[in-house]
This record gives sequence, structure tokens and C-alpha cells, in this order.
Amino acid sequence: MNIGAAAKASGVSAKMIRHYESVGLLPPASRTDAGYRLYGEKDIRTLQFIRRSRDLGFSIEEIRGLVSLWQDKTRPSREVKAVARQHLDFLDRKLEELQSMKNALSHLVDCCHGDERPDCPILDNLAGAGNLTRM
Amino acid sequence: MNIGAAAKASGVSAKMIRHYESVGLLPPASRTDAGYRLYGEKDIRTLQFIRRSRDLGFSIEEIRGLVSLWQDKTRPSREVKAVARQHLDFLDRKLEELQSMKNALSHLVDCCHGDERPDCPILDNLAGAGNLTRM
DNA sequence: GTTGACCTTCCCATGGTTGGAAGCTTCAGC
DNA sequence: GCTGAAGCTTCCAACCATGGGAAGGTCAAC
Repeated sequence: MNIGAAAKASGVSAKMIRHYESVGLLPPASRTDAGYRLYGEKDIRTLQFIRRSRDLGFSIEEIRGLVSLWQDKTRPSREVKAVARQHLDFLDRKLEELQSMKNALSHLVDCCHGDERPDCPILDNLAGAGNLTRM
Repeated sequence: MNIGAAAKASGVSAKMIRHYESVGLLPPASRTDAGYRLYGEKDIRTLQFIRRSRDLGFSIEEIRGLVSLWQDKTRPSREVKAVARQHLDFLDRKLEELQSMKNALSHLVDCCHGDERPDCPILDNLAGAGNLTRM
């Protein structure tokens, strides 16, 4: 299985497969005589693991830890849960941040009549929160 | 007003003030004979405008547009509102993405007993969503 | 005149991903 | 056996916003 086929099978782009190998998230793939990377079933499973972890927003470093826990058949699930909880906290913080941006901005958008006239509460607010539409 | 004082007054770091100038978001500051950048009231107001825009998550390019609308006293508020709405859509998409990550992950965390035993629904799910706890 | 706080420019790093360029290999069709 | 397309290789650079640090100049106060 060449890198292109592995990319299709795993849902990870060839570019990213090479990148993950370069940062040591994947062990170096075996090669053909011509230098082409070769992948087997097990590699595909690892790549899918990585992709699903990325889909949940885990960072490369977190995934590094998850993969090693995954491969350690004697890991305590406590450790996995701790990594997941920590990431959950991160997601919560990000969500809160975005949500407050959204709240502030959608309030401003609601206040702006959005026609041909130049006066605009959005710009007023950005120019100096003190003047108008203080949230 | 040197760059340090401008940074304090505006809440934008000196590093970022220089960066904004280098990418043309700010006009080049005037300089002392020694080459120190000088800032006045108007510059501070622009910097605060930029900072507040960043706080709402606008990108540099979007801010470039907002600043130019701000300075154009004849702009139609329609245009400002369009920029804001577009960013609001962006925030919504990001929020949805994070929220679905959070939902999936918190479900997995709930399923994991998190003790000394090695079996772990979180890893099982990452290893192959087909097996267990399909969302 | 020295010390310490400030300023300057320049380069590098982050994180995850993507893009391109230049060159080699493989394979199918003829 | 030749040709062309597609796929592979490595390397380098970009995105966005931010920060760190080095090497050196400047300004104030003591």
C-alpha cells in the first residue's frame, strides 16, 4: 500500500502522513527499493486513530500520549480519562470565549440598521465601548 | 508617546503595534530623531479600535476593512453590517464544530470508568468508531 | 558616567495544514 | 521499447497572531 492508498483508506492526507512521520507521531514507514513508503493494515488503523483524535480536537502532543496509551495494553483507563477531561476543559474554555464573542457581536448586528446611512453602532462600539450600546 | 506608552494606553503589545505597522494595518508612525516611534491620541484610538475588533475575533484582513469603513465618514452601515454578519457566520460554524467535539468527547468521558482497569471506551472509540459507543 | 529602562531591527518559534517546485518511479497504452 | 500521466520523493515556504530573544542605540536620573 503506497502513501496515496493509505491516505484514502485512513482519511489522512498524504501530506499529513509524511508530516506525522516527521514529527515522530508515526514510526518511519518501511520503503520499497525505490524509496516509496509502504503501509499495512496496522498502519491504517493507527492513522484512523489519529484522524479520529484530530476530529475531537486533540493536539498532536495529546495524540502522541493517546497513541501510546492505546498501545499499552496495561494502561489504567484513569489515565486516558484524565487526558480526555483535560481536553474537555480546553474545549469548554474555547466555547465560552467564542460564545461571548458571538453574544457581543450579534447584539451589535441587531442594533445596526444596515442601510445606506453612515451611522453605525458596530463601528461606534469598536471605536470606543464607552459611548454607545455598552453591553 | 513612545511605543511602550502607546501599548499601555491601547492594550495592544508593542510587538503587535510594530507588526500591524509592518503589514500596513497602521500607517507608519512618525519618528524621533533617534528613530523612536511616536504616537498621538488619534493613533491610540485606532489601536483601541483594532484591539476591540480582535477581541471580537475579527481577522487582520477583516479589521483592515473595518478600519477603512470607520475612517470613511460616508460609508453605508449596510457594508459594516455585512462584514459583521459574515464574521458572525464564521463564529457560528466554529461554535458548532467545537460543540460537536464537546458532545462526542463528554459522552465518551462519561462512559469511561476511569480506574485502574485497562479497558476504556474512549480508546475503543478512537480505535474504531464502529465497535462501541457509536454516537 | 554609569545604571537601568526603554527603544530599534532582525530572526526564530509556535500549531496544523497546505501549497509548490524539481526530480525520480511506476504503470498503462501504443 | 517509448511516451505520457500519475504517483512518489524531498525541501522550502506560507498561513495567522503572537511572543521570545539577541545585539545594539537612546534617554533619563542619580
